[in-house]
Amino acid sequence: MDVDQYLLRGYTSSVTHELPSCDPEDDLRKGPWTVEEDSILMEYINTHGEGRWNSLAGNSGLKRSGKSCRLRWLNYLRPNVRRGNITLQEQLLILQLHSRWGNRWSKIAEYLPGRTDNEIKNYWRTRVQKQAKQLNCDVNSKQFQDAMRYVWIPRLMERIRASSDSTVLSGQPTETATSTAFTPPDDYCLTDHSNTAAAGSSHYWIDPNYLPEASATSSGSTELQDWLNIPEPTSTELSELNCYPMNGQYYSSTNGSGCYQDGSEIQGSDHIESSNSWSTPGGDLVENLWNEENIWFLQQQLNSD
DNA sequence: AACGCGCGCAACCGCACATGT
DNA sequence: AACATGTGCGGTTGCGCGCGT
Repeated sequence: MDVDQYLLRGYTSSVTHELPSCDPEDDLRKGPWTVEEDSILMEYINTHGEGRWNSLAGNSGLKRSGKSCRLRWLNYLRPNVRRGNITLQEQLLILQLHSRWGNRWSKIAEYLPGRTDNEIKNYWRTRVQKQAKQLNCDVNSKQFQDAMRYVWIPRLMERIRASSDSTVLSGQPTETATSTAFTPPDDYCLTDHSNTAAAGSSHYWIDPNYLPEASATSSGSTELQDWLNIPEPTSTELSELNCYPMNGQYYSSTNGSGCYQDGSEIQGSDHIESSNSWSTPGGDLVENLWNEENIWFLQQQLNSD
């Protein structure tokens, strides 16, 4: 084992004083892959195909475990792997599918072509769990699930819609508007809002759990809510969240009118402006979904339980 | 400029299950 | 049936980078 290989055995200098053992597995490299290793792996797979990872690792000349080779191929080198810039639609799908399947990342990844289970898992941990932590609640708690259902997902849909609108108006395709090339679960529905005044050519797949019941399409819901296809929460759900509907959003209140952290009253237009500010065309698609106002807004709901 | 800190992500680990002998 | 080997999955780790001080 040469010095470089030995140093690659561990990421910290604290291990460099250890003597190499006679275990054959200690001859295996660990840590980041080099360009040379990548090209060796790709060339081998192009010639021999993927699979039989242990024999691949041995025959290719790579001093890597079969597992490591498989992981590198699936998560990085495989054709059509997409990394970074999780689109709004993908974010929406991840939230919906996770609420259905939980931490079954590979299952969720099936419906996001080009995305690996590892990337989705990382997205969940770094973005979603962080928000739960900021709200001081467990990501699996009913409170957080409700927050996702009634606030996060509707606002995500609104952003997708706004993004589609800007596409129609400008004629410039955006990442969001064109990211329809995924295969939804069998029971997912393709929404078509092209006949509404606001939507233009807007399509996206949606979990039927977020579609209104046939009876829920009655006169009770707002136009925006109809468009968003968000089911009216039951009165029980609303009382649990201690919130009430207004302008297609749900507002928390203990006295009939919400207020900001400084005590000033929340106006409906405040939230509409806030919503619009999220949909600025050309904005960072992977920006934090929640601004401070949203965090505070949700904390009010959770604290009132 | 130097330092510390937090975040994102690539990679590793342990376990469970499938398949082969 | 029992064991060995291969594969896949979810959880965890820690490096590298950017940012604030």
